[in-house]
Parts: sequence; structure tokens; C-alpha cells
Amino acid sequence: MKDITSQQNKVLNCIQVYIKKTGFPPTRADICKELGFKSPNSAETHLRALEKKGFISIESGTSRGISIINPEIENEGDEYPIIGLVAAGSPTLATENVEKVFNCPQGFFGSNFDYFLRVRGLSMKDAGIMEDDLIAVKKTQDIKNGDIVIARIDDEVTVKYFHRHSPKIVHLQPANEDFSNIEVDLEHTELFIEGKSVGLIREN
Amino acid sequence: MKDITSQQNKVLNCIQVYIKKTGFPPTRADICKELGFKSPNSAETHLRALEKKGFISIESGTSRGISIINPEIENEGDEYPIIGLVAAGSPTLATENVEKVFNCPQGFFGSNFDYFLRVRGLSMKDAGIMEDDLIAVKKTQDIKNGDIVIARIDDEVTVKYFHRHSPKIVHLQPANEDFSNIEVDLEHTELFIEGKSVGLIREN
DNA sequence: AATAATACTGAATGTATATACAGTATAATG
DNA sequence: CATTATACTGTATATACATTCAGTATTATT
Repeated sequence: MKDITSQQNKVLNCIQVYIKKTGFPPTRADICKELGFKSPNSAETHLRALEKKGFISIESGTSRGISIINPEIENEGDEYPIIGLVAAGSPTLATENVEKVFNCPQGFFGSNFDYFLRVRGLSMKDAGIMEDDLIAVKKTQDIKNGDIVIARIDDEVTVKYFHRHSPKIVHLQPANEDFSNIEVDLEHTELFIEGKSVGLIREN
Repeated sequence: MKDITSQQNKVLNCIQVYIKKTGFPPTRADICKELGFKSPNSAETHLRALEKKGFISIESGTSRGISIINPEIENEGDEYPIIGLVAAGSPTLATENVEKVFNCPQGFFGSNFDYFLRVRGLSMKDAGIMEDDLIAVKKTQDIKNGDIVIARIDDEVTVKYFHRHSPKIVHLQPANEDFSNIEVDLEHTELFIEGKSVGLIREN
């Protein structure tokens, strides 16, 4: 999907909210009223841009002929496994650790992801990650400093902030002062990055 | 619900199918075309009958202003509004604060809920609730001590732990030592509980 | 037997709406 | 430096649409 400007996003949200509220799409004038535009052509040009980028379709010559294109509607009701972060020394992230499957629209967190990880412990407490939270994990090696990663050293899986300290040294930092920084020397220790966190779900 | 004639039922189905297919409701002429009527007034009178019986609502003077009234819409709605927790003194939780709608399977958090609240500030930091998180809010007055509630005092909306200290005194407790406890004397101050948190979503 | 509701055709009309055209202005791109 | 995309205001207009009025006919309800 092509990128969208903030104004175009406002218009898109406006359409969604309007449909949710009234049951039918807005006119150009309705959009202007909602967003404070003074000319119907302001709405018109935004609609054309959204259509060009594939977010909506417009039926020409038809009043309120706007419909939102949701390419993920067919794939709706995707099931993602919830994997338990079990005690150290176990072969985690394997199929046998699947707690259950969880129904969640794809692209729920903007980016795609692969599975949910059930969090154990409070080592990332100050990042707002609590015990039993579900982290949406995207399998990737594309990690930037400051990303929250799911890292494996030997058989132990851990969730930490990633910081490349030097070409050979990686720091895995907790977000809780009761836990200590893990310094990994890549020359002597094998570090495997399972992926990174792209979202979080908590059930109260 | 009153009984419906077979012709009226055809019209009702026609509307539903049309919306499903196009994303917006039909005009009188569209209905005629679908069902073989030769006068727009045929559709008009059926629509009036359906409105009178409570199956649809018609927005007067509005093209395609038909919406289907579905009493089970709360149970099958997949789209939930995200409401921004705006600055103090504003009439929050009103429709005009809807940021956008968020697609989420019903019963996502075990319990049903009504909307998402966008969190501002860090007053519940130690409960793992961070800025910009989305709290799934269930509108209810069924609150137990220790629940995370969305409370309103005058026009100010806040998210806090609920603790009934005595029959007339309620404590609204933050989860951040930088913030102070709010003691509410129900005899002198009006406290309205909007609902409670049943879940949380974070987009990284 | 009279009234009301249903089920249509057909024509007429005011207005709600899409949409083109004419401008102004800013930021990004090649 | 010309071009394209974005982001608007403002005016104008053909037409898409809701809606009323005038009929005809059939079937329930009182």
C-alpha cells in the first residue's frame, strides 16, 4: 500500500467514522463540514488522491458513491499462535509451546507479524510490558538500536531492548532497574535474533 | 419487531445486498431496477413502510440516506471507535473526539467492550499503561476495588485505580509515584464512572 | 359497506450532489 | 528551473435523487 499523507488520512478516517455513524458514506460537503474545509473541491481532490492510491473507490456520477477498499477483508479472521515463553533451558518458540491460537486481523499493528509471545517476568516493566502480556512478534533481522527484540542465547529466550555497542558487542538492556544489562560478545557467544516487537495486547 | 410483508422483505434484502456489494445504500431508482418496479414511488412507499415498522431509518432530504436498524449491531460490530483523551476541561468521550475506527474482533478481550481510549500521560506507567496506548473500555458501573476505571470529575476524564475507602470516600490512585492520589468525597464532588479497562493494545 | 393498508404506474419538481474550471500557495522531485 | 503532488478557496452547473401529487387495483380490518 502506498503511503498516505496526514490530511488524506484524516479524510479516510472521516469517511469511516461517518459510515459508522450514519450507515452511508458522506458527500463532499459533509467531509468539508467535518474537517472544516470551505470548498467542496478540497474534499474532491483528497478523494481523488485516495482513490489513486487504492484506499477507496469512487462511483462516478453517483451521490455518496464512496466505498472503502479493504484488501484484508478476505484474510480477516487470521489466526496467530500464542507461544509461551517457558523457563530457561527449554526449546522455546517451537510448535509444542503453542498455548492456543488467537484471532486477530492481519496488519493489526500497522506492520505484519508472525506470532504472539506470552511474556514472563517483569524485566521490561518500565517499557510498559507486564507479565502475561502478549507481544506481537515479527520475524525479522532488520533491527535498529532501541528496538524491542526477542533474542535467543543458547536455549534461553528473552525480550530486551537491542543496542549495538560496537561491531562485536551487543547490549541487551532490560527496562527494570532490578535486572542487569546483558553484554553479548558475538565472537564468543552465539546470539540469535528471533524478531522484534511490533505491538502488544493485554487482557485484563 | 412488527411483521413484514413479502414485498417489504424483498426491498429490505435488496438494500442489504446493495450495501454489501457497493458499500453504500441504493436510491429509489436503484431499488426499482433491482426489483423490476417502474416507478420510484413504489420503492418510496415500501421504504416508508419499513421505516414505520422500525427496520430502517431514512434521513430526509439526503440521497441514499437509508440505514438498516439492526438491534444486534452491538454484538456483531467489528469496528470500534478510538476516542482521544483530550485536554482537561473539554467534553471528552463525545463523538467529535473519535480519532478513527479500529477493526477488532468482538470478544477480543474475553469480555465485550465499547470503545478504545487513547491514553495521554504516564500516570498509570507502573501498571504498564504508557502514552498513546489504547485502552479497551467497557461501559459499566460494576466496579470492584483494584479495577482500572475511566472516571470523570466535572469535565476532566482520567484513568486510575479504583478504591472505595469508605461509603462516601473513593480513592482514585495513579500507578506512578510522580502523581498523587485523588481523594473524592462523594458528598461534595460528583464522580462519574465511564467504565473500566478490560484490555490494552499498543502499536509499536 | 367503509376504511385502511398494500402494491403498484406515471409525471413533476425542488434540491442535494458530483464535478469541472479558475485561482493561490507551498513543498518535493528530476 | 520546470514539473508534479499537495492543499486549499470560490463559483458554477448539469444531473442524480428525494419527494409530492394524481391515479388504479387488491386485500385485509372494523
